[in-house]
Order: sequence, then C-alpha cells, then structure tokens
Amino acid sequence: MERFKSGELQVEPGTTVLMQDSTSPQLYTVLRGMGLRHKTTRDGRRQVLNFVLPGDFIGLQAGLIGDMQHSVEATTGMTLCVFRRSDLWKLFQNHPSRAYDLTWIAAMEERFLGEAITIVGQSPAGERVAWALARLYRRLKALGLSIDETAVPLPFRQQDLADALGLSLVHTNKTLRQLRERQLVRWSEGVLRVSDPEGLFALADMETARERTRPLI
Amino acid sequence: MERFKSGELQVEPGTTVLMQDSTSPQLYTVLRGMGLRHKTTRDGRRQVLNFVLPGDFIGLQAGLIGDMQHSVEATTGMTLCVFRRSDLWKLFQNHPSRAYDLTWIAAMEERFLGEAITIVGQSPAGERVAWALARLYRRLKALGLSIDETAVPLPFRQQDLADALGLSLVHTNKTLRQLRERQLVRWSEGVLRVSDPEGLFALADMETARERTRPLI
DNA sequence: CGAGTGATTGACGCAGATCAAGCGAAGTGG
DNA sequence: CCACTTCGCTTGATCTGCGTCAATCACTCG
Repeated sequence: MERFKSGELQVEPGTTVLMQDSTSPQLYTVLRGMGLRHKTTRDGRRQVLNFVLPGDFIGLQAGLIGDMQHSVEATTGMTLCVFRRSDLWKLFQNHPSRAYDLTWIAAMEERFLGEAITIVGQSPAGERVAWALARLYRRLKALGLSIDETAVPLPFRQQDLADALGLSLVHTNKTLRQLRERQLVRWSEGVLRVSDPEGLFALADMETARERTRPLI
Repeated sequence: MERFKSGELQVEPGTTVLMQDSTSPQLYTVLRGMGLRHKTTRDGRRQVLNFVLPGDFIGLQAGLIGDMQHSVEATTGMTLCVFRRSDLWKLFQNHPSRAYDLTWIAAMEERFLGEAITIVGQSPAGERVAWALARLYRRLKALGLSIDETAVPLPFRQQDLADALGLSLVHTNKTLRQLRERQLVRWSEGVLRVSDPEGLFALADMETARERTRPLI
C-alpha cells in the first residue's frame, strides 16, 4: 500500500476530518488517535455511528460514491495516512486482493451497523450501554491498546455514548451508575475498567468471541 | 455478468432465503418479488434492517466474510438470480469494474444503514414512519413498480414496519392512522398511496431528490 | 477569579410500551 | 356448507422507561 500513500496528516482534537455533504479528494487510514463518525440531522440532533479507532479506514463512502453522508471528527489528536481518491480505481485494476480487502471492510462496516441498529431499535438502556462498552473494550484490547489487564483508554464524553445509543445524556449517566453499582464496569477520566467481563458480555448479549482481525489498508 | 450466473431460483412467500449464522455457498440478485432482511436477537426480538426489492443484491456478507449476521426472508414469491460464492474472487481478478460496482453497492448499503440508525435513534414515531414510507415510495417508483401516479405496491405487514423502526405494532398502527388523518399517506391491502408527497417528504426530513440508480449485478 | 466544560443527581412529565378486547377476511376440516 | 381457527388490523386503557428541566460540583483555563 505504500505506493498509494500520499502523505501523513496530524490533526488536533476537535478537528472535523471529513464533513457531511462535502466531497473530499482524500481517504485516510487512522494510524494513531481516536474519533467519531456522526450524522447531524437538520434539526440539530446528532447520531454517532461509530467510534473511530487506530487501523480504521475512513472516507470510503466519499471515495466510492462521491460524497459523505456523515462527518468524522477527531476526539483526540490523530495521525492519518492519506490516500488520493483518484487512486482508488487503480487499486481495483492492479491490486485485486487489496480491492477485495476494501470490500471486506465495507461489508464488516455494514455488518456492524446492522448490529448497532438492532441494539438501538430493540434493547433497553442497560443493554445498550453494556453492548457499546463491551464492544469498545474488545476492540481496544484486540488493538493492543490496553492500559492493564482490565483497563483500556476511552477518551470520549458521556454525550458521545448517549448519541451513539439514542439515549439522553442524563439517562446514559444514570445507566452508567447502575453498571458501576453492579460491579460490571467503571468509566471515568477517559479510562474504561471492566471488573466483570463475563457479566458485561452476558448483559450485552454478546458472545465473548475474539475480535476479527481486519486487513490494514 | 451472465457468465457468473449459475441459475435461477423461485421461492414461495415465507421462505427464508438466507439464514442468520449460517454460511451459504450462494449469492443472489433479486429479479422479482420482495422480502426482508432482519436480525433476530437471542431473546426473540426482531429488527428489520431493510426491505429487499427487485435489483437488490443479497448475500454479500456471506460471500465476503463467510457468514451471515442477518436473515433474508421472502415476503412475496421471489425469483432470484443465483451466483456461486466461489466466483466472487474471480470477479475481483478479471472484472475490476464489476468489483468496483460491488463495493459501491456495499458502501450504499452502509450509507443506508447509517441513515436508518439516525432515524431510529433520534426521531419520534411520526417521523420514523414517514421516513420509511417515503423511502419505500421513492425506491419503488424509481424501479418502475408504480400502480398509478400516486400508488405503489407494498406487500408487508405493519409488524414488519414496526420492527424496522424500533416501534411497537400498536404504536405503529396509531401513527399510521395519524398520517392517514393528516392526508399524507394511506397504506392498506398491500398498496401505499401517497396523497401529499411534499408533505410526506417534509415530515420525513428528506430532500425530494431522485433515487440514485444502482448498478445491477 | 469568573467562565466554560463535563459529570452527577433529583423532580416531573410524556411518548410510546404493554395489556386487552374486538373485527373482518381467509383458510380448513368435519 | 358451516363451525372454528388463524392472521392481520384496529382501538381503548393503563403503565413505565426514558426524556426534559434544573441545579450543583469538580476541573481547567485564560
């Protein structure tokens, strides 16, 4: 992939990397840092679609379809590997296995969103929060970003989690308290500590399956 | 694409074409009929992810990743164009433009789910129902399936719509009544009649933009 | 030291879930 | 051909999970 790389980009916390409704000549792979994909509705409400972690590929929609229907915002500082949108087609012509990987990523993304919509549409608040934290915990551990055996960094705000799960900030906060009181997870100052993984995954209705390794683009 | 076609399949209403958690050696393009993509949770609740219409490609997840995380069920009788999963890789090697189209479809699917999760997570019942009906109306018209200027076939149950929007059947029914009383849409006996497209699209927070034509695989 | 940000908690109200009952149309089997 | 069931739609009554409002606290920063 090195040949397609057109540079590296450093962004500050709070930067909007890709803007909803805009076209971007660039695609990125996250090398470092975390962010959010989110959509903003006309009346100002926000839906967080996904948390962006190192290794994630962003801008695929812009690259393929031409415009973004969501924004990507840096929560921490981020380092991005930059690709030119115009090279995407070359990839399909000359590197079918890479193109295949790209489609694989798109399919995984689609699968994730299917799972997310099921949680948001069908589960009560406790399960939603447990699911989100369990997933993030699993992904972060798989990425080797652990702080220690039971803790991972999670530098987001409660508001972000609330917007991801279709809950209000207040109710998210109260739900987090319950999970804390039930000795399942604690999340404060950007650190997520899972004291009872079994219990958390059970509540989240997730198998404790290992995270699938994704190809790096 | 003809060369990859490995046959046609006719299925009865109610048939499960692809089963959650199973692997399938086959992929399909819908030639005729309608169906549902849905996920079933362990505790028996159901989330409808999408309505499957003619021209849709199904089984991409199974084809690329190896297993399905949702089921596809035929609502009406359907005619499917069958492809072998094992041919997918050949497509990437020998027909980059087709592979590109496939990825484009995956990206559009992802985009749709992002929109869906935003509606389910952030909007009250009236807007959810309006959004779903507006989208279906637009897609069906674009497919040329109209019955007349303002009516399209929509052979689903209210329960299906409820499960797509994360609402209860009862509340979906009451919401449909309100839309009927506000002279926006009527939906009964499998026919959706839109009396006030402007009003409907406005309520759905959708531009009246034309439906994007998708490549046929 | 005042202003802004994020977390926290209590009080109150409502959108939508749940419960329950009834209706018409379409099977179906005796 | 008629009881009897089933399925989908409809509607009213009641309940509750979660949203909204409001206030406080701890921190950080200019």
